Amino acid sequence: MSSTKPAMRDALVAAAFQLFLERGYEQTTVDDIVTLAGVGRRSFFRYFPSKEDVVFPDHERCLTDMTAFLAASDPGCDPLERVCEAVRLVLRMYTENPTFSVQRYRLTKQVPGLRAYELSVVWRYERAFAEYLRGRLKGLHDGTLRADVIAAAVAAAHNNALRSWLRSDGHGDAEQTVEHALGYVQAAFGAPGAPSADEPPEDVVVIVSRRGAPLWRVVQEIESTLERD
Amino acid sequence: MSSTKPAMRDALVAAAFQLFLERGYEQTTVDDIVTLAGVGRRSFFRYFPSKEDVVFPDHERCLTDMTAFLAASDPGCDPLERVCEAVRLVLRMYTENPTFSVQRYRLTKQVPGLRAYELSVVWRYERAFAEYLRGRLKGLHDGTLRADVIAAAVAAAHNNALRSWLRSDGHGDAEQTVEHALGYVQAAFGAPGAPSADEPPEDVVVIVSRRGAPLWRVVQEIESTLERD
DNA sequence: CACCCGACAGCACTCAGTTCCCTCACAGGA
DNA sequence: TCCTGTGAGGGAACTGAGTGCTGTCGGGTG
Repeated sequence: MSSTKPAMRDALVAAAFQLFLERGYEQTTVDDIVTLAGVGRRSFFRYFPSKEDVVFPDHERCLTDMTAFLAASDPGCDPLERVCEAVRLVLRMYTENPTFSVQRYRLTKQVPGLRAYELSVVWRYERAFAEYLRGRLKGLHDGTLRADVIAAAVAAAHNNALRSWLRSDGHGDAEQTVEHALGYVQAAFGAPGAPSADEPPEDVVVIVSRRGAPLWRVVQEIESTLERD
Repeated sequence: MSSTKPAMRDALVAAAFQLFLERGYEQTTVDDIVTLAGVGRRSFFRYFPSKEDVVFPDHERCLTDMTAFLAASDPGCDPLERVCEAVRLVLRMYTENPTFSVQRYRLTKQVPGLRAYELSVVWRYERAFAEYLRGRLKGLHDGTLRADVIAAAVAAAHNNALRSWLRSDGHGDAEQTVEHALGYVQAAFGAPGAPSADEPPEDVVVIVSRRGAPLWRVVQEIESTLERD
């Protein structure tokens, strides 16, 4: 559709990263980039609204893809599982270009301005999760609270796994690491939005006996009980 | 100690907010602020490293207070509860000046640059939580993952409650709202770092029977079982 | 052919943030 | 009293990001 010929855009990204890597982000001016790319200064800002945007050239597309993915969800599906699927979409963007992702990771790690920019990007993903969950959990007790907390937890799990993969320079199994992290979140928050009318409650019997034990002990015990399956 | 006479600093904050409120953040230049405050331009940047910092004049102090609070924790306490205590500290900073907090909320809501700045501030709080939890959960299975996810969940719960209080223009009970939100998080994540050797496991008996039911149904049932107490 | 339109170059401008240097007040010490 | 150090503030000049505007070229369409 709109991906006809962004040749100039790619050239700008390449020139920018070449300079960022060899002399640092803050030591590189936009004029440096455009002279290396052989284009006019004004053209840079046609393709990237700010100098920071050239570091994250694919996030805008990924964000729209992800919101579209969530909007196209089957209304009967498990909402938490659906959000986890969306996270896997984001992960794929990183794993498609391991070297590029690792280079960018090293840059953002040491430039505070880029870290702030990355935060705002992650926040937009998280908001997309939360908006979707709010729609699915509407009407439930504490629906928006649950949506916000679960969205934050999913994003945090993804970031934790992603960062450990990036620290390994793109070696290691990113998919498996993220899967494990998501598993932890899914264990913590059951599937709070699924309709309960479909399955009769007789399918599940829970007996909990606590004699003065604090709540965290009960939860710990339930965890280990469930892990036996 | 260091809070001797920041008279000029306060004057700058007052002048800045007066202009921000009457003509907007982006329509106000730093020169406008310093001429209204009757000081030199250079003095502004002596007190605030950037124009955005004048909008959040107390966060830096609050952040150091909070990290000190966490560092001074009793090593035997429940780590999740301790982080919740730290969150209450942050909340207090907002509730101490309701009108100021509400004005700032309205500003940050409509200025993208300020939203990004606020994100980086919230992120630093979240990192403080996560660092503390990482220390407490060290050695446990998935310690850092749990720490990151729980920190994100606590921050999200706090933000959810805080925002709903701010939207009510400072009416409504902020403490109670946050308490409720934190209760949800504490229910979701037991107390994963507490030593289990102190209490004999006989205090808790858990029996879960599931006949083909999906995991989220089991968790739902456990939730309602525990809520009966 | 005239016309338009989209991509690009380039210039000039605003404003945030920094560097450097100046003034002034105030302290202490000979 | 004079000298001097010091620290807070004032202010000019500079860098660099981002914007607005104008001009230009090429390629379609009537």
